[in-house]
Amino acid sequence: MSEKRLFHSVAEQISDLIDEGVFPLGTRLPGERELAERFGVSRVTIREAEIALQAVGKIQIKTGSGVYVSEELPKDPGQLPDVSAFELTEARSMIESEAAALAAKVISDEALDDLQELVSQMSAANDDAATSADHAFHMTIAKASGNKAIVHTIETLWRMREELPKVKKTYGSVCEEDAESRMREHQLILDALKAHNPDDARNAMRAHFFRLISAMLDATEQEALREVQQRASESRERFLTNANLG
Amino acid sequence: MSEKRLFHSVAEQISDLIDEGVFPLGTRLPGERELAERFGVSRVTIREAEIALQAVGKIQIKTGSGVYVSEELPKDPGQLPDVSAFELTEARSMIESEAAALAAKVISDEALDDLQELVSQMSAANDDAATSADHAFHMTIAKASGNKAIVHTIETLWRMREELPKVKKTYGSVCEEDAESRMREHQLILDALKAHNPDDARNAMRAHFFRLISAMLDATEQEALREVQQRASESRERFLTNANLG
DNA sequence: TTTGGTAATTTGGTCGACAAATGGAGTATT
DNA sequence: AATACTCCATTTGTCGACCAAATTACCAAA
Repeated sequence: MSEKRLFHSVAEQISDLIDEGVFPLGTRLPGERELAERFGVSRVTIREAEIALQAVGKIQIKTGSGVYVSEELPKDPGQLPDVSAFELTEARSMIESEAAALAAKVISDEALDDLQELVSQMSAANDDAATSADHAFHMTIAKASGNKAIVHTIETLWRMREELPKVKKTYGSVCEEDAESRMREHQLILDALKAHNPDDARNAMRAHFFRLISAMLDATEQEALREVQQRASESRERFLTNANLG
Repeated sequence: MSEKRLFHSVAEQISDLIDEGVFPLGTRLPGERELAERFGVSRVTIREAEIALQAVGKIQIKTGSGVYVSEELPKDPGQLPDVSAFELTEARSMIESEAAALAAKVISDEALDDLQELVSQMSAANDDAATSADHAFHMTIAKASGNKAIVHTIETLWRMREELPKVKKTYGSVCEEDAESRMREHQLILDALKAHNPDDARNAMRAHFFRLISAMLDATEQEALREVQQRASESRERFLTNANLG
């Protein structure tokens, strides 16, 4: 547990003191010499720790004045929030349905061909390959919307699906057994896109997520069920009605 | 242009050398003493620069062995894409309208009071304060949706509005002259939320962005107009129809 | 050929000193 | 009395020298 570098240990201790409120936000913390004496290290080490802390945005160093605790703790921009699989799917249903409607109007023939190929790949026995094709399918539609803000948003939502352990687990338990229905739904979405029909595309996408949430609500393991038990009643009603066909 | 801290300058130079390929990826770069001599600074400064570079993930320091250039350059997940103000507003219209519809069903009285207070603040002469209230207004609605994925998404979209120079400029040129209409639109949104009417809330939010896009299309300066001229015809038709009332 | 230890190299840390910048106290001026 | 200026104590910034710890390479002995 011991940090290899001394300043790492010092930086962690200072960071803890800030979190504990010993060094309140916005205040000036003791000078290098006092901190050096308190931690039993040299001034250089203190400054190295402060540099590392500043790189994270936790403190601000003002030459000749002192170092100050940042007002608001840095909300790491790349940090993903702790969302549940249900929240994520609700958001995806909202956003990707509209993205599909947008894409239906302007999607190119090349993109349509790519999507058809991806739907074929989803029937592959390999589960990873199917998930990969799923990812590519949704991202292709997002790109076809022609809106980079939407693309970035859907990319971030997909990162939540893949990088948040709980969400990944929930999705994994649902997807594996519904391979054929998933492929059929994607084909329906693709058909609507081929027809350049925005409303059909939106509804097909909503239906896709509707089934996904239904499957999640049914298939989620006991502990996950208990975890959302207090929210289950209103959640079920709410998510289903929201994701349902217009 | 000179960095306040010496190690900042050194870190930037080293970073540039890495990007230029002088220090190829994965290789070990010269020792502290040699770098110190080459840049004309002390070893401490070199170490501080390396610590800062390591905090960004660009290099890796191995005690007793040397410092090595990281294999793959870190793809900053918090990096914002280069979106236009029109794309951003289209995405916001899509997402925030649905968020408002969600919020209308479950928003609390406390949140409604906060929103009313924020609408009042928008009439303040101070333009910064009005923008700040605008931000708080939209984020309060996002939070009222009860979906952390949606909150995160709208937060990110707002970051684009404030951190992308072009977008910030376009928004700034539109907002300043439409203070009263902006306040009126926000009041309409709030009224729909108070009535707990999802459809009205969605339509009021869409109308808000509809006017915003209209104002942007009209008020954008000559050069910006020329910049999007080739896309203007289809853009105008497309954005207006998409953002228009259902 | 393998193994073990030793030496050279490199980073890690400390100390003392001095330079530069900041902020406030004190003073002079109006 | 209010204001502007100067001076100085405090704090961070940088440096060089010295020693410690870790890694690596080399070389000799079994």
